[in-house]
Order: sequence, then C-alpha cells, then structure tokens
Amino acid sequence: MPKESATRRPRGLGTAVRIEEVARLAGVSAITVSRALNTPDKVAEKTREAVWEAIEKTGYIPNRLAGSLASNRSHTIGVIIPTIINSIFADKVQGMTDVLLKEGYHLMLANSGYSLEVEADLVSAFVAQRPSGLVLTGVSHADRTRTLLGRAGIAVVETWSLSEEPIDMLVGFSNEKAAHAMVRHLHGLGYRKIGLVSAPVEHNDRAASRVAGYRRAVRECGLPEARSLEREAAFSFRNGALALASLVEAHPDMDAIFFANDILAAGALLECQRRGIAVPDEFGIAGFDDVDLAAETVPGLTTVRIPRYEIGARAAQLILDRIAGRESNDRIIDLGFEIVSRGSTRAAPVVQPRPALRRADA
Amino acid sequence: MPKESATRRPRGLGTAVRIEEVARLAGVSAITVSRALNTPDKVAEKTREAVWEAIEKTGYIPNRLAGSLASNRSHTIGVIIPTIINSIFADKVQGMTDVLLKEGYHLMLANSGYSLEVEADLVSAFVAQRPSGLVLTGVSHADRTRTLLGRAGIAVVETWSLSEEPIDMLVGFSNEKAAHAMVRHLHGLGYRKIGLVSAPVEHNDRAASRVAGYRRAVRECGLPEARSLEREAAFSFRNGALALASLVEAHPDMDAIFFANDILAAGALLECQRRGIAVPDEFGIAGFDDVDLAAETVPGLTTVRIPRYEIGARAAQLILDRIAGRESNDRIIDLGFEIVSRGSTRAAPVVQPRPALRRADA
DNA sequence: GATGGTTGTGTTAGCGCTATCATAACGGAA
DNA sequence: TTCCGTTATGATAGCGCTAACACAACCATC
Repeated sequence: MPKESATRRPRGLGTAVRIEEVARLAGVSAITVSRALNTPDKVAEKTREAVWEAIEKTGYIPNRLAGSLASNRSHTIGVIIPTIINSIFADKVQGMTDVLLKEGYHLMLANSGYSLEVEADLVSAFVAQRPSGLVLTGVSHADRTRTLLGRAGIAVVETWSLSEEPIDMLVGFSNEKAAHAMVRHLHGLGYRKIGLVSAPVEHNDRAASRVAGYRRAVRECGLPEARSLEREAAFSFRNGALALASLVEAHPDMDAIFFANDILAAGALLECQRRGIAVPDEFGIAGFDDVDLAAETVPGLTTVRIPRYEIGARAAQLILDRIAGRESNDRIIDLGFEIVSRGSTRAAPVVQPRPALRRADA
Repeated sequence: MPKESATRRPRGLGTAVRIEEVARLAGVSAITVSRALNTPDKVAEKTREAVWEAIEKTGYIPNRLAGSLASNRSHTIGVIIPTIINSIFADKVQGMTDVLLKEGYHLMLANSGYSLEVEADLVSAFVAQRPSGLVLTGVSHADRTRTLLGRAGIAVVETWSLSEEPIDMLVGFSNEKAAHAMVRHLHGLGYRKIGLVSAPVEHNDRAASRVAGYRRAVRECGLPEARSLEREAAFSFRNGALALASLVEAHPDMDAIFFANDILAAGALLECQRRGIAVPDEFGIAGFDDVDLAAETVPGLTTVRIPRYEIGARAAQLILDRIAGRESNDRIIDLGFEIVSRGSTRAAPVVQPRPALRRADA
C-alpha cells in the first residue's frame, strides 16, 4: 500500500518555491540569488554560499519559463526529423544532445512524417516556444516555413542534404554524389544491369537526390536505363524483400540493385537467402547509411557510410556558436560520405576498358 | 548568392510581433486576441474574424513562454529514455507524439544513458521548465529523483516495468513474467540447457527483472542452473554474436539461449549462420521486443512482443487525463506481453510429463 | 419594469524571473 | 584630501501573456 500517495497528487505548479523565498532565507535580494545561479563569479563567495544553502534548504528549482521570458533566451533547441522510428535520425539526435546538454540546452523533438505541411505546422509551434535554434531535416520546405523562419530571427540549421541557399546554416552531404559514387562502384565491380529501389521521393529531397545520382551514374556508365528498373519502397525490411522480388521477376537479367537505405537492402538480402539467389556472385546488393546491421548480415552489406552522429553534433555546435556571437564563416558544412564495400558485392573489381569519364573515388 | 542573407540574421526574439499590436490592428483589446486563439468559442464570430485577419497580416506568433508563465500551463511533456539509439524507445516516443501533438502538447526529449544520476539531473532540468508531465523509463530511480518529483506536483508516468509503488502513474508490463514465460516456452519445446544473455543489469530494473524471470523458470523446470550459463552484453549485434560464441564454447551441450533483446539475438542468429550451427534443431534462439527485424531474419526470431507504441500512447493519455482533471482510477496499467514463436526455435512442442506447476500461458 | 441569466469584451494585476541603472563601500592614485 | 575605478548588491521596471473580476448589452421571465 503506497503510504505517501495522498501527498503525491499534483498541487499545480504555482506552489513551487520562488526565488523571493530563497532570497529572504539567504538574507539577500532576489536578483542576488539570480546572479548566484547564472553568473556566480559576480557574487561574493560568502554570499554565494549563503544562497546555495538557502537553495538546498528550500529545494528551490528556478522557473526557467520566467527566466527565459525575462532574459529573452530560452535554452531550448527544436529538432524536426521525418520519423523517429528510423534510427538513422536517432544518431543525429544523439549527436545534438551530447553537445547541447552540457551547455544547459534542451531539445524539443517532433517528427514530420515526411510531410512538408506537418513540418510547417511544427515549425510555427516551435517558434511559439521561442527556441534558441531550430534544426530541420532536408532542404525542401513549404513556402510558409521559409517565410516564417526568414523573419523569426532564430538560428536555423538544415541537415542531411546540400543546398546553395540554405535558410540560414547547413550541415550535410551530397546525396546525389553518394548515390552516384555507389552506382559507379557497382559498375566498377562488373555489374551491368543495376536496378534502383528508392525511398518515396515526394517531399523528400534526400531520396530525390539519390535517384538523380543513380540516373546520372547509369547514364555515364552506359548501363541500361529505364524507369522499369526503378522502384519506390517505404522504409522496412519487408518492402525491401518485395521490391527485390518485383525487380528480379520483371528483369531476370538484372545483376545488382542499389537500395536507398540499408533496411530495404537488408530485407532484400534476406529475401535472396530465402530464394537461393547467390549474393554477391549472381547478384549484387548495395545499401545506404551503414547502419550497425550492415556489418553483421551474412554476407556483409556494401553501403554508403554517412556521418549521422557528426551531423547532429556539428549542427548543435553551429547553433551554440551563433548564440555566443561566434559567427563562423562557413555556414555550409559538407561532411561527405564514404563507400563501404562488403560481401554483398563482388570483392575484386573486374578489370576492363572503361569509358573516358572521371571515375568516382570511394 | 543568397540575396536576402543580410536580413536573415537573428534580430533577437524581442522584435517579434506582440499581442498588443494584433489587438490594435483588430480594434480590440489584448485579452480578446488571447481568447480568439485559446477559447475561440468565447469570442463573437465577427470579432474572431477581425482578429484572425490581424494575425495573418502581422504574422503574429504567440509567445508561449509568456503564455505558460501567466497561465501556469506549459503544454510541454518531458520524456527521459535510456538511449535514443535503441529504436525500442523510439516506438514509445512515437506513441506519445501521436497522442500529444494533436492536443497541442510538445515533447522535450533527453536520454539518461542508463544512468540514474544523469536521470536525476535531467529530471531537475526538466522540472525547471515546468512541464505538464514527465515520462520516465523504468521504476528504479535515484533518491533525489523521487524526492524532487514527490514535491514538484507534476504528473509523472513511469514506463516499461511494473511496480507496486510508482511515483505517480505507471504503464508497463512484467519483465519478470515475460522472461519467465519465454524460458518455459523454450523448455516446452524440448530445450534442456538454456543460457541467458542479459543486458547490463546495473541501474536497469528491466534487465534485472528479466534475469529474475529466467532464473525462476529454470528453477521451476528443473533445468541446469549456474551463473556460468549467464552473460551480460551491451546492446549490439556484435555483442550478441560474441556472447553466443562465449557460451557455446564454455558449454558445448547448451541447446538454447534466451537473449534479453532482439538485437543481441539477431546478432547471435547471424553468428550461428557463420558458424554453421543449425538453428533451430541443434540450437534454439529467442529474443525480446519483437522488433521488425525479428520477423525477417532467416529463420525468423522467436521473441517476446511488447506493446512499445501502446506504452507511449497510454502514458501520454494518462497525462492528458490528469491535466484535464479526469482522474482515472487505474494509475497502474499492465499492458502485458505475448510470446511470438518463429523459426529460431523448434516448431512442435515436445510432449512430455511436466512438473506440477502452474504453466505460463503465452 | 425589475430581476436574472447569458454573452462578449475590457481593466487590472500579476506569473517569476532578469536587465538596467543606481548605490554603497572600498582602495589606491593624484 | 579628493577623485576615480572596481566590486558587490539592491530597487525598479518590465518580459508578453492570461486569470479574475467587472461591466455593458441583450434577451427572457414573471
């Protein structure tokens, strides 16, 4: 039987200890308590100790709502990601919290479900909280998002893509070049009819760029080009398996597929196992993201490694710098990518004459 | 060259449009604008329209910081999870946002890294923001966490476990019974020497309960009991593979392992594939959580399905109910679990005499 | 035509903090 | 001595909004 449950009920927030009470107990004024907390070096040591004691005794927890309103600094950063479920974005969020938390900033998180309209609503809801900064995913946004952020005067970082004209700041990599590099890599390994399974492209500039990169590489390499070699599939193992089935049935001579993310690719890899398709000799499979699983599948998954954690950490740092007035001169940070070749594609590049085009270094 | 970049720089938040300005433009008082936004049905339709027009014209975005301070309602819910990386908790967060967002509430997210001390710091940082509610993971907390929340008067929901004496409210399931049921399930399928790979137990009541459930079942079933049959492994595919290797080398006669989460189990399953261990005949593997991957591995992974999304959704609902004054009489909600048997364990239960004990229904 | 309820709007007074300026105390330089 | 700079603290006035009450206008009732 919970014995204290009677006193546990919420009493409303108004009953909390106020700064005035602490001040009285410490024999100082409210502003001195405020200073002891926010700028301790501007308070005499003896006073500081008295204040600390009073704080401990009363269990005072400053009301940051009031503090933020008065000081016009909220110590809050808003983050909007397309989906929480994809652990890809979790790494970014982790990168942000690691940087922000120790500076006393907090994260407001929301997911847009890949909808620009929802994103716009979230942005205005976040702006209402007067955050110190806002981190968005991608570079395509609803018009009202841009209008709003243009005049809100909040530090904004877009992520996960590149753009010539970010709203404010940007940390990302080139999805187009990454996809392009992977397809050229596959071509270099001797694959000659390469399919594509993309994430749904609508409202998703990252997915669209990867499709563009694939198409450019296919064209440059003189590989078969056709819309029938491409599929769209929403993020799941199952959909990867289904897309693989659909493609190999439509194109029995296809010898490789580039998947726009590792989850689709891993689903396909497992489907190959069920169907007895020999990976990598008979069929090559490549993914994107280099999630943990990619290193563990049998065979391992060839993929594109992207700096997920780093994107979050750098985005957070950019915001902190802006707040501190340390205006960095690079508002656009390209963190690049890396091709990781594993067992799901052939090991040895096939030596052969190559068209006279720049080759993609991995 | 970004042409508007000169005007994009932050101007500080204070330059935003204030409610007074909207009121003047609409020819009403500030409070009427406030009402038009918060309780539109208490404002005459004509006035409401005038206010809306003024809002549109000025691009007014209410300052929720000020609103929360004045009204003593912050419309913010704090969530503390052990780690963002594990998509298990992502489902919970998704459940919460789905319920909260449409009520106009927002999520502040932080991760404790499985440390009760970090959790306590986060709790007091969150309390400083005067959230409407707080959702914690697990039921073991630092003393100061309990003290603080006891007097803070904030709606608190603990999740993912059961407890007789929650701080306030609770939504979870019995980790002990779930682990127990799984081990009995394995025993029922004819496995006779069952190992355990647990998550690190320190500061993690969920992991500790699962170990307890395993031990109870092993004892009840008369299976071999020994600390050497148990391992601890941090959440990763790799660690699952390593733990499997360690256990089968130490105990060549072991015929099944219960892993405390699917990622460890999947890592082990892949390791079996690499080692040529025949699953499920030679060796049974069971996991916990029923993540998407569990249905897709070859063979599929036997596991415990837990209501991850539902936990978040119900926790959010409890907080909303509390705020609305709808005090529900069940402050403790047990959402249960479900054994999902797939190909990583034998299909047909071995018929045999069973000790005269209650059997766990799955 | 006085009473009472309802509806719509305004006035006032904060919410709990911090920015800003003022002030006091002190030590050293001219 | 007077003056100035430095350091420590306080008094005052908001930050931008909403709670609480006041009040006016209107309709219905008896």
